[in-house]
Amino acid sequence: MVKITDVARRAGVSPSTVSYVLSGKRPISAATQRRVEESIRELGYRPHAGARALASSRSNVLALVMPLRSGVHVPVQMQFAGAVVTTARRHDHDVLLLTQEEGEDGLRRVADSALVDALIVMDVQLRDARTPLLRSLPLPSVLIGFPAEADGLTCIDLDFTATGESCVGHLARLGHRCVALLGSPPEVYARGTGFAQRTAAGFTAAAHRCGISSTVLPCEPTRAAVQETVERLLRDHPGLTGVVVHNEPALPLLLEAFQQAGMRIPQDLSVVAVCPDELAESAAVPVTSVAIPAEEVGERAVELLMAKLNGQSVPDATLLPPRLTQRVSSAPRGPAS
Amino acid sequence: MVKITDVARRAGVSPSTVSYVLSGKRPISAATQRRVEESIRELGYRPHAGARALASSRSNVLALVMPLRSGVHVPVQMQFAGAVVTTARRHDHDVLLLTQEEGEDGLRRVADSALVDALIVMDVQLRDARTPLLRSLPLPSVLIGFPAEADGLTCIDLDFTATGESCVGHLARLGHRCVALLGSPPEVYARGTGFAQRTAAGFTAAAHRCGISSTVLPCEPTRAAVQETVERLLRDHPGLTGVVVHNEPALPLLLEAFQQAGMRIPQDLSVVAVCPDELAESAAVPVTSVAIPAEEVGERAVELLMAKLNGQSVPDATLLPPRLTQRVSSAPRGPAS
DNA sequence: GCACCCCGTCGAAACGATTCGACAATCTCG
DNA sequence: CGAGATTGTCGAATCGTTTCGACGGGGTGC
Repeated sequence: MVKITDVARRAGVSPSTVSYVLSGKRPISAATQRRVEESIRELGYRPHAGARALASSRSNVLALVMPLRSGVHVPVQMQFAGAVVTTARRHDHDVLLLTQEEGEDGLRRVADSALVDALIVMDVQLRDARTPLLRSLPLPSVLIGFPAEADGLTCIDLDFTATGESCVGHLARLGHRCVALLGSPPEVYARGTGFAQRTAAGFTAAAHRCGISSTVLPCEPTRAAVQETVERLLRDHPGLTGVVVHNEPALPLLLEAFQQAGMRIPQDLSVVAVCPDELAESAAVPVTSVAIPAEEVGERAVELLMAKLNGQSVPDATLLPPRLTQRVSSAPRGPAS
Repeated sequence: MVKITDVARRAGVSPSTVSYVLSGKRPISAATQRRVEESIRELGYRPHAGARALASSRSNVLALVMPLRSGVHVPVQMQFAGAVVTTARRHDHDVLLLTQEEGEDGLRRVADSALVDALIVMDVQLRDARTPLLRSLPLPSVLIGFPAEADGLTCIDLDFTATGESCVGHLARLGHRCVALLGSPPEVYARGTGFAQRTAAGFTAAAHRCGISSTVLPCEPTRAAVQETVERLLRDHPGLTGVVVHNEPALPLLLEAFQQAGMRIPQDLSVVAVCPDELAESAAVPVTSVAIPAEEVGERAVELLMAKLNGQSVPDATLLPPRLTQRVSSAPRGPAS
């Protein structure tokens, strides 16, 4: 194995000089720099990660805590992970993969053993047992999603309030005057990943502001429940011409149910969804949608961490603006009615 | 930060003794052991990963190289990654995530810098540029999938030959006498991840052995191509009563096309697929299938690596037996004909 | 031409573990 | 009962970097 002293000898300098060339922490003359870099290349030198970590108390590794077993969001998670790794590499860091199951002990373990310099925690719940720990750890961290008590923590996510508003705005601009939000099943609102409430709040506020009538309905993603929800919705709101769906698994079922109830999309009913682009594109009728910007979240999360590692201060909350992609499922309200 | 000398002092022993208690590499009296362990607990001591890596030249980290951007197989990859992390932890190792894109340089980097002790490489191609490098690296590695030249490499995957055989066997036992394999598009056979050929070989050999007639057809996963393939197949093989589908994206299209051609499943035609269980279950007609045993592959891959790290010798090739799950798409051939 | 400062480099001391040889004390066996 | 093997522990060297203080030499200001 080739080490720093080998490089130093060959370049005719001391090991510390080589180190300074590598880190740039002290000025080095151009000539020396060139000689050192040449030696490094010729010898194929790579600093020993362990030694480096020991001496500098920096491992240049980030931990990424992922829910590795769950179901629906998998491709989005993958995109996110990809963005994290890629961005981390751009900042000369690597990524250590931890599972949700390792829980608090896992976090403490990698932190105490100085295996990583910082943490990214995905899939944060409203009442997340890890938040007190994260606050007390000496390592910087970034959470994906917002817990109930977010103070003292750095969090990032799609701005769900703005998302709800944006969907209503889109429908309003198309001339719709009576809209509904079909959300997650009741238990999600209760257990709470928080984003459900925020979408609903944005939705309702925007509808109010635009002076259009609105309803919010939770919805189980089963064929029977969907059927019933749709029937009730159409019965109670005969003037309904637009719906926003924030419920991935129910989306295809809903489309089907509406069509069976005689509503053509988009002629009779405009549909906007909050879901991954993939799903929106591959639906029976391609659906106008707002996607979770997984890549951007991943990238920004890493950049927040890097800033924190460099001692810069960063905003507590980062809310990414929603981007609505128009597809065929939403159209101006027909002249009739 | 609490270090080994702190533990040693509190337990009234030397640092080396603490180390030996932790590693078990030398006999320690029961009494001392207890005292040391107690001190460790009381102080919350965790060995510094970098220091440990430096002194022992073992990082206790595995690299997992994943294709993080691709499309279809995502949930399977995730399962696999989950199994790798979980199993690695059981062996007191962590997992570093690398993307495919980092390529050979990435492998060399983590190897040379002693960041990791071993490598797991997913998504290996028939002609994979990384195989020569893996052969020459001093680190042990395990490949998921088989390259063309596998000698000197440790590989693991589903036994696709046996899979082809198993599908035919299932159909034969149900009384079918004329079957077809609908495989991947031609370019996949050419570019080659290898498994396509092996499935076809197993399929054909088994059909021959059972004395039943068989065809193999590649198949593009587009609506038009599927339509045409199905028509041709039914025209050329009027006695056909069973098909094996080894083409994930085409599966739903094929089911639809067969039914539109007047073949009821399973009354007129039995279908067996090679695809993730998820997909098989959620098809219009739940499909009898053989799945990639992602979890088992991940677990076994890690265990192979651990064995290699311990200096044990392991088999070059590990082929996991297929497990066929019967669903409603396959049934005994009707009494007619 | 002298004091002073800055630039570029060096040497040596950490960093926190593991490991190897040595050694005392206890056992074993003839 | 003594030589030799065994058991349990210690001290010191080592792993490969980074970092800090020091220091020589060339520039600047007066």
